[in-house]
Amino acid sequence: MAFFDDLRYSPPMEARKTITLDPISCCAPVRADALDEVQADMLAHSFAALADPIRLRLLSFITSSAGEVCACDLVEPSGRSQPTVSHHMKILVDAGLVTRDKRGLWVWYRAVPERLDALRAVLG
Amino acid sequence: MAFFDDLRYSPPMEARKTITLDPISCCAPVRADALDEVQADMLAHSFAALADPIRLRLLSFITSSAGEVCACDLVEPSGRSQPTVSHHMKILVDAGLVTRDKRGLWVWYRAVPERLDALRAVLG
DNA sequence: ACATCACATTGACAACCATCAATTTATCGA
DNA sequence: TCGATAAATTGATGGTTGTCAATGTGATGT
Repeated sequence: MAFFDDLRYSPPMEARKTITLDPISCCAPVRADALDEVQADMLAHSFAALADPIRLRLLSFITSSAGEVCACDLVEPSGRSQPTVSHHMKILVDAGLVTRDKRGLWVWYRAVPERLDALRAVLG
Repeated sequence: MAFFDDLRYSPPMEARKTITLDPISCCAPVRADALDEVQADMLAHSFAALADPIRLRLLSFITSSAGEVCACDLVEPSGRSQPTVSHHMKILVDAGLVTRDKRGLWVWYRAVPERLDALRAVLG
C-alpha cells in the first residue's frame, strides 16, 4: 500500500531504477529524435495539405477513381467556387500528393500513390 | 498524327467512348464520394494535429520511446517554451493521438497506436 | 500552513488560411 | 482574328494558429 502510493506519485518503474526523487532528474530521458527538424518541416507541410475537409474530399474523388479526374468535375461536388477549388488543388499538387496535367482546355489530376505511401509509413 | 492531336486536346479514351466534344459533357464523372462531409471533417481535424513540425517531433519523441514520456522531457528538446509545448500536447491529446496521465506533479504521455493505424488506413 | 515545483490557462500579437467576386491567362473552334 | 471556354491569379475579408510572458492551479515535502 505504501508501495502503491509511491507508484502513484512517482516516475514509472523503469525510471525509478536509476533516478532519485530530485525533481531535476525526475524523468527518464526520451530517446534520440526519430525526426530531425528538416524532416518534420517537410512532413508537416504534407500533412497540412490533408488538414482541410475540402481537400480530403477532393483527394478522395481522385483516389477513388482509378485514373484521372478532370478539374471541371471537382467544382460542383465540392460545393466550393471554381477559384477555391483551384486554390486547394494547387496545395495538393505542391504537396506532391497529386499531379496536374493540362491537355487543351482541361486539367487532369492523378493521385501519387508513392507519396501517400510515404506518409503512411511515417504513421506506422 | 491527327489521332494524336485529337488525344492531346481531348478528354481521355475512356471518356471519349461515351461523350461528345460538347463542353458541358466533356468530362467523365468522378465516382461517388468515398468520404462524406462528416468523415472529412473528423479526418481533417486529425491530420491538422500532424500539420505542425513541433507536434510531429513531439509525437516522434513519444512513439520512439516504447512506453510513456514525461512532459518535463519534451520542453528542452522541442526548443519551445513550456506553455507552447503544453498547448501542442493538448492538440495531440484532443485529436486522440496520445493519452495524458497525470500522476503527482508529473504528466505522462503515451501514443495511441490504434488512432495512428486509423489515419494510416485512410491513406491507403 | 507554506514554499516549491510541474503543468495549464490567459491574453496579446503576428502570421497564416479559406473563401469568393472580379479579372487575367491560355486554349480552342470558327 | 475573334468569341467562347477552363482554369489560374488577384485582392479583400474574416477566421484560425503558433508563440511567449505572465499568471493560475493543483500536488508535494517540510
